[in-house]
Amino acid sequence: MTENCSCTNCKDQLCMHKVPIFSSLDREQLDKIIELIQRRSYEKGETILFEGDLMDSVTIISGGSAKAYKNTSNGREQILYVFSEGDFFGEQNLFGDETATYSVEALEDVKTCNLSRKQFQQLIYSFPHIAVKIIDELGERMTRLENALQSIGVRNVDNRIGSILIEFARKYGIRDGSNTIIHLPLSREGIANYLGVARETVSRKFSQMENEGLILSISNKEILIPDMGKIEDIAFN
Amino acid sequence: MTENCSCTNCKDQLCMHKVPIFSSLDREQLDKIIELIQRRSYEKGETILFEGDLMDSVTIISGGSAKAYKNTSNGREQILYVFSEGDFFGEQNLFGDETATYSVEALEDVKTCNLSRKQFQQLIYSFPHIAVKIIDELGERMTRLENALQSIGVRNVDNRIGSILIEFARKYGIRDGSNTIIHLPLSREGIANYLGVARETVSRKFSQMENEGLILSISNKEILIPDMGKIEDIAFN
DNA sequence: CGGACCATTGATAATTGTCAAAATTCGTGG
DNA sequence: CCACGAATTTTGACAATTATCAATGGTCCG
Repeated sequence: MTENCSCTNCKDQLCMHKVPIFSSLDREQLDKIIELIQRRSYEKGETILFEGDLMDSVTIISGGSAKAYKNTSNGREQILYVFSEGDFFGEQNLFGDETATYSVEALEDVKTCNLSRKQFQQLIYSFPHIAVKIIDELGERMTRLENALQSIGVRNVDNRIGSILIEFARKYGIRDGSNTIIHLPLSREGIANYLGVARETVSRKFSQMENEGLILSISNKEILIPDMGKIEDIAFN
Repeated sequence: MTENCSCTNCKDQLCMHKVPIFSSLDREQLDKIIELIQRRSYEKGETILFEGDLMDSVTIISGGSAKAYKNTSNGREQILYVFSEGDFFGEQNLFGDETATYSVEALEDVKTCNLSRKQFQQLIYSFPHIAVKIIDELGERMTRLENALQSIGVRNVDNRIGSILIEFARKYGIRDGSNTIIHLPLSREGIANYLGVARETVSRKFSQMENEGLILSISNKEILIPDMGKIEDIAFN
């Protein structure tokens, strides 16, 4: 890590390179963008964006992770995304002056790069490649949402737990021989709100899986999976 | 309707104008595109796209309606979208040679305009406005998906039934004084597969609502709603 | 070490799914 | 236009799953 170099350019470039949507740009083009970027940071638990707020910028996460969620009137939370380094949000409201359709809260300390909506729009018109990257990225995110919708809609809780473990293993897992150690980004309640079930149900399913030797709880936020294959069986029946 | 004019240009132009993503183009630009377009038609019940098939084109619906859905291994169907005139699909696989993530089936006779992926890509590079329109449209579709995910995740069946009635009223409803008549695009089973519940549950909820005077079933595919306000109360508690 | 927060477990209730049968609707052909 | 058969929908009885409520136990961090 060269995070130590504290000159503004270095820091911003780092940020830029973490973001797939800018990956097609060359040095010179990046320099132009770097000047426009505003950096912000948030503490764990802090709300980065409130559902309903007017959006004036696109936010790119350059460090840490955050959850995007919606609340119902009776206080129930549905988590839509777990964002981490390189993910962005605010693009949905790019061309109308609309309001945020979900809230975003830092799950750990978070650093962001912000571009005003206008600047982002100009960027797209200047560099069609960026538009293509965005369409690409949105397409991927839609596919993930579609899968999530199918999961919650027709698959049973065991399937869904299996799927979320696979997802987290991919994003946050460390392989160690045949073992996989996952640092969970969400609490049990968070997982429940991601899967659309009750907190207690997640606890029960985890306990059950631990009894069957499928997982091993190291701490509240860390689990060990001896055999991912068995988890895949559960996920897809 | 001027559908009677059968010259190719007229027909294709009609198609073009129904598609929001091309709305920013002028006559001359449209003419270029018209030459590239291939028209197809499908009968009710026919499958337009199979999940898993290799995608080679973007399909724009110029008439009729279709459902997009995913199947699980044990044969359960989750409907993701109900497409109608002006909607398009296939854009997700625009820049990798990926496969379709869902199937699409005609709910009535359907007419489509097709553009090969390559042509569509060139179009985007030639007219950045189209890219912007697509990002816009994808953003809207994502918002819809996010709402659907929240619905299935944390809202009860009554809420969801209310929401789907509001959605259908907006898209397929005809106002007649204080009454709203909705021509349902989906069967009961379809509605169930859209909401992530059992067919029988939808039947029961509809019956219950009919007893309470909230809806009036005219035929299997047509219902009358005396007071949309009451439906909104149910949808949002 | 203590207190706040988070997670687990048990008992019970509520909701929805499943299976089976009856009723209705739809479309076709006479 | 009516009648018939097929398809769809409705209803009932029951089972399964998960939510809810309440209490206990564990973990993390100053």
